Amino acid sequence: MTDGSAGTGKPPAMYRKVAADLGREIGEGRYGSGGRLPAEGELAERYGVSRGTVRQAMALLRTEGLIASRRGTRRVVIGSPRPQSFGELLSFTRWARSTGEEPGGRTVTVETRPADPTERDQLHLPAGAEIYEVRRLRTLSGRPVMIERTVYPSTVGELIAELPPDTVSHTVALEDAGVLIADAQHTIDLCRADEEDARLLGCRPGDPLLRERRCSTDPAGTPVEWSEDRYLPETVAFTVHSSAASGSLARRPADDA
Amino acid sequence: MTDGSAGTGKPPAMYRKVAADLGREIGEGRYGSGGRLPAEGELAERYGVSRGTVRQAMALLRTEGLIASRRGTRRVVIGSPRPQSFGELLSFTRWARSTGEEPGGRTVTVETRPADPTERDQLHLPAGAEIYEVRRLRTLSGRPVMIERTVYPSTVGELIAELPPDTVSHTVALEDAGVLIADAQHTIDLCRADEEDARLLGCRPGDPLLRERRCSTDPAGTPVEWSEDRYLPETVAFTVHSSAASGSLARRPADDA
DNA sequence: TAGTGGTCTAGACCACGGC
DNA sequence: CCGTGGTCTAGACCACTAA
Repeated sequence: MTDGSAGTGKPPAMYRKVAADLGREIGEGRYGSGGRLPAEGELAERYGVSRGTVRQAMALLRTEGLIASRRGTRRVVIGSPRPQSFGELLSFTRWARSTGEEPGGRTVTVETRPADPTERDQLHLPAGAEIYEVRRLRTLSGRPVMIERTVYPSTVGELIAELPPDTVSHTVALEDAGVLIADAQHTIDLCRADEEDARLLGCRPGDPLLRERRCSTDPAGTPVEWSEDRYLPETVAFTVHSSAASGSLARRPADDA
Repeated sequence: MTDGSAGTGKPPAMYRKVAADLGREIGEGRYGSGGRLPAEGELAERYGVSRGTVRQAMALLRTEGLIASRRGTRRVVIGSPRPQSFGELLSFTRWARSTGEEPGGRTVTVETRPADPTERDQLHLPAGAEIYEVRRLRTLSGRPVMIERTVYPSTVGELIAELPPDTVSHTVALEDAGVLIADAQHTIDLCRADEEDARLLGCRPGDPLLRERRCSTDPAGTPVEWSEDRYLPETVAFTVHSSAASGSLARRPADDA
């Protein structure tokens, strides 16, 4: 992944190429930390594109936290590129591989049942709709690190239920079946291990776990999965960039679902 | 704050007005959850602006996680507006007030000392530079919820050190002094309470805490603060939106600073 | 004052979704 | 097929920074 259009087979848009180029140069330290980027006009000439296209590229770099930008002066470098794509954020398997670890997954249970009110709300399902609930233990190089409880609407769940039990990446399997994920809403907090968590993760009931709850939607805005991942401490951290220009991180009281 | 240009006195840009309008309408349920927005052309006509301006507004709503967007069909609603501005994310005081709680802050220690290597790296300081370290206990309605350890470069630290000891919001005080924050990089994980944490928060050493580490920069890209906040469990959660189009959230191994 | 990014316009062509 | 958003152009004016 160097321009955000991985695997689609389409020729990437020009602004993505420009952004990928500059991102790489920033990563190589070409401008230094805190250094100034070339002016918009200069980049437009260098790449033979209009100023608007350069500005689209800059907007990308900005939301990725690489540069800061204000009227009157050139843009400056404020961060380094994260080699992590959106796919690596959503797929434990892809993330683990990108860090050089060997990911594993063991399905614990698969069941279908009526959605509870929270699930209906998250997945936009009508009263009485059936869902698939899948529980899996995720490992890094054989060591248990996370337990994943995912709820799928039945259309997606049927695909998951047919997968071989040793399928490492459900996310990749869904992609191959044409189920793409375009957006996700995450909530990160702390919870306590229950009996099942403790048994599978090898800790004691009540031990603290880092919890990520996530609702993912496809490009049409249809909810695809509602997942709760519980990590052993010392295994992962989450990083976010936020800026006054856009901002997608928020703090909130720790009660509701 | 309804258009992201709070307190600047400048007339907000047109695209911010359009985005704020649509965001409000989405919040009021005008289009329903999963509903379709008006077409770009229709909005351009309605507001008397060009298509480019409408697209700028849509890009804002998209990074805020309110809408999904793809070629061929109208944009659809996928989320609700978070009433939280960037300022409320950075300022515990503002955040607390926006939730209806009464925030408090008690400064525990203020000291100056040479920056250690991690601090020099985060704040872009040369070897031997002095920093100010401030520790504060933050409360909600008198109840301790968080301990905050913030390191400032000396230029900023001098301002902080002169504040009255009962100043509730250091962030607001900095803004009044002309020190603005434009970008921040956050890392969220779990840590254990040390002796000082336990004494101040009223828990036991070793108890789990939700930790947010943050490096903030001003509009020029200059680091302004490097802070580590430790929250008691059950007090806060963090929410993030991520999308394939931009993406600023990442998972990472939980070792380094 | 000269250089720079922020905002906005008016138009073009294309790729995709759904009828 | 038509309606839609994605990409790109070529220009304009303004607000701000720094020399």
